[in-house]
Amino acid sequence: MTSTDATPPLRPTRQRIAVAEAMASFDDFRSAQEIHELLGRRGEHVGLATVYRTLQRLADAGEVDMLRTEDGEAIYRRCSDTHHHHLVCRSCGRTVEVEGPAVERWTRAIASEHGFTDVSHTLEIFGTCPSCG
Amino acid sequence: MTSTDATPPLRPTRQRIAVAEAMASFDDFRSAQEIHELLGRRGEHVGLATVYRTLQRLADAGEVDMLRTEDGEAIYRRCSDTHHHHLVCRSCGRTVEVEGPAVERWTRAIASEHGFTDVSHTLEIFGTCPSCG
DNA sequence: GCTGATTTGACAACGATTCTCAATCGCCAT
DNA sequence: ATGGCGATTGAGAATCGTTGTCAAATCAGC
Repeated sequence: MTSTDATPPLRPTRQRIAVAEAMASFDDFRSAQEIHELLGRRGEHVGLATVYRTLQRLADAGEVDMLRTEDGEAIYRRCSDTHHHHLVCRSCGRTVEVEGPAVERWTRAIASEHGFTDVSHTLEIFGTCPSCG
Repeated sequence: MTSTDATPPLRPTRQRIAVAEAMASFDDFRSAQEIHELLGRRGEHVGLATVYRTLQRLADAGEVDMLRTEDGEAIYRRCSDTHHHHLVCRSCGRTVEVEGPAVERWTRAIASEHGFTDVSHTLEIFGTCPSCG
């Protein structure tokens, strides 16, 4: 393995920058389509397919979180680089990042207890936030 | 609201029974399409739309678990009636039901700490099982 | 400026899921 | 049993998010 290029050269194009900036501009989860629209409204036209491609790259690179709504739609959000989970308001979509070392430990323990390796997990908490309650 | 009927009468039709039996016949997660196919092969023809409708009912009734694969497809599995989570093998799909009272407590605590009510959560653990490792 | 690899965008293609709506079916009172 | 009637079904069309296609545009380096 001289330099296992799983990562081909990445170019900072106008489109990629636009998407990255858009992601930086809000705090909650948005779908690819919403981001595409947002960019359009801002005058930064970026093709829908490109938005999808870019978001995937960002997600792979761990720069954004991607999760699925109940009905299977992918939604994205910029995130801090530490591992964490989300507390999401069912009605207004407001999200809070939460951490739980105990949960991390627990999942690892359970997994190895069953002989599973290379473990990862997803955890989302849903509820009604104070202002929507 | 004389008797807030959120649950209209449910009829035990041939189709619903067939789907329920199919669900009882295996242990791992299957997609609606797979179940539809399975029934077809068994000679029990049930329309695809009906399979979808029935699985949704079952999921709403808490008789089956529904979760989403990484790519957004819905998959279903019969489940015990106690609240639990799944440890899923990324390569062969084998699943193990796990329980974690600590996690339940933790999510409830975190949520109320932020003023969220009516809380629920999803938690899945993915990994490579012993036989696939 | 030229060249080759990367990236883009418009649009077609896809696949899962839902909708439509007429034909059937199950339940229940007669 | 029988008839009425709302629940249910099925076949196919319609949605909708997402991915594929491929020629044109763009970029890095020479």
